[in-house]
Amino acid sequence: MPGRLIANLENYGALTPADRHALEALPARSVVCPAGAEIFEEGDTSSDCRVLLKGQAFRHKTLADGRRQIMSFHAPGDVIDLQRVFLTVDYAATALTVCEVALVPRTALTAVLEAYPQVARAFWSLSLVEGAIFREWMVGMGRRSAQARIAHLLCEVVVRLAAVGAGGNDRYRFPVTQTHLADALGLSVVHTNRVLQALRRARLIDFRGRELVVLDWPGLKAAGEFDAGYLQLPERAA
Amino acid sequence: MPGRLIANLENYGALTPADRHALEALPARSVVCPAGAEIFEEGDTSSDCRVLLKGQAFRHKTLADGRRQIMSFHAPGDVIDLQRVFLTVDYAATALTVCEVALVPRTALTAVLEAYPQVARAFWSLSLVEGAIFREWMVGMGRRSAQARIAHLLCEVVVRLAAVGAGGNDRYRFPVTQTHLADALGLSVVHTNRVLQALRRARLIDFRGRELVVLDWPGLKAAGEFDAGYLQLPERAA
DNA sequence: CGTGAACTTGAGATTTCTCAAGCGGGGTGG
DNA sequence: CCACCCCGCTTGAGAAATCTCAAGTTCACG
Repeated sequence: MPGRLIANLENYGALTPADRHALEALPARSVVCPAGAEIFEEGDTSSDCRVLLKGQAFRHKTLADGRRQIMSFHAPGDVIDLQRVFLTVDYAATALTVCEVALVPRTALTAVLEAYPQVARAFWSLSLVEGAIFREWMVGMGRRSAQARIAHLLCEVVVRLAAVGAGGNDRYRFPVTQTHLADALGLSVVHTNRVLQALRRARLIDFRGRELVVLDWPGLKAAGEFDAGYLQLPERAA
Repeated sequence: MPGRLIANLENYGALTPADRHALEALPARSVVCPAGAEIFEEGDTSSDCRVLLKGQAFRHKTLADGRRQIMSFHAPGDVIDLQRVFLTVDYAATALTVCEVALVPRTALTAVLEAYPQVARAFWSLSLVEGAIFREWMVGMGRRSAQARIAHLLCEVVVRLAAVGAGGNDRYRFPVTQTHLADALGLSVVHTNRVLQALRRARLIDFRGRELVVLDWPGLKAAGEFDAGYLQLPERAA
């Protein structure tokens, strides 16, 4: 179990060498998932938890008529089905890029969680922060304009990618289509496209291909009414 | 620390008598909060976790210009600031009715969590289910019509109130105004009002005063595309 | 009996959606 | 090596859902 997850966990509480060792000793089978493929589907009952080692992915639910809601984007070091530690998942996950995913048996994980309270605390904090992110998305979808919503999401992505070192210098690899953004924000693709153009014209961002370039960080934050507090990350500016 | 919380926890994993005893022995100061008053505000840094003993409450965030997003409604037995176990809260909580709230010092709680793994598991499951509910609300706000959203919320409320025995026989005490509903669903009060009327005219519900009456449960579920699975409650029909 | 909060109604304004079509680049088969 | 095709992006334009503003109504409560 590699460094990215451990670094991620350490954002929410110091770990001792013993804690770290226990994590590194976790049995894990590594699997590669091609870009665009489902990592697991909505009805999945696997008993392994999945940690994203390399690549980017997202979680989503699909309604009967095909409408889709994306609920999170993930970077290396993220556990994409924390819920599986104790419950069953109610969502699917799909790879945005080629992904390397570690499968950790639930039993091995719970054993470590019981023996190492600081590790349990860190994992639990992970799921609490996930909840905080969901709440912030709810505020966006419920009460913010399309423009503020998009700007806010881009801010969040930037901060999170920066935190795992997947970008920097105002350039971030974020290989989503406008359809993905629309499905994450509860908008139509057409409208997403037009708002994105507005943000480009306002010289806040440039977002073509698979790369997001931040042209005016303060401006983008203001447009999205963004305050990174809810991410509970240690101060790292951005 | 009373039965409602314990019953709530036991939905997500059996507890031993020792577990229960440890919970009952938790030190807690009980506080009464008048209807309409804030239980805690957004910037609150208290180190006590709050368990709702009696009454109903909700959590919310408020934007700079006063727009409000409600993120959950709570019944007796709910922990309304689980996040506080390890982090700081990013939301406020307000009482809908007179509420009795237990304040449990974080340190006492974490001590129990470390000593009783099943208790930790149950609390953690509580926060995972909270996340599942948030995701379902996101689906609603992002991809469902106003009518489906309202119907879905009412279904959820009914199931959760039934689970804590706060109602039954298709009548549930749910003392919110249409403004509360609007703020929970990301709608305007006017539109909420009209859709509610449509649901009444369709003979799915009756919702006047502080009481929700379900006239046609299958119809309401269908209108809200509701499937209680995400609540992870033990089968109890409804 | 007065008052205020909550609910209701009407009507025009906006945002956002849907449908429909054209454009452009990269990948692929001939 | 090139033409074709598909996916993703873009544009236009009318339609729908939802919002805002503004009043009026009702009802519980003092």
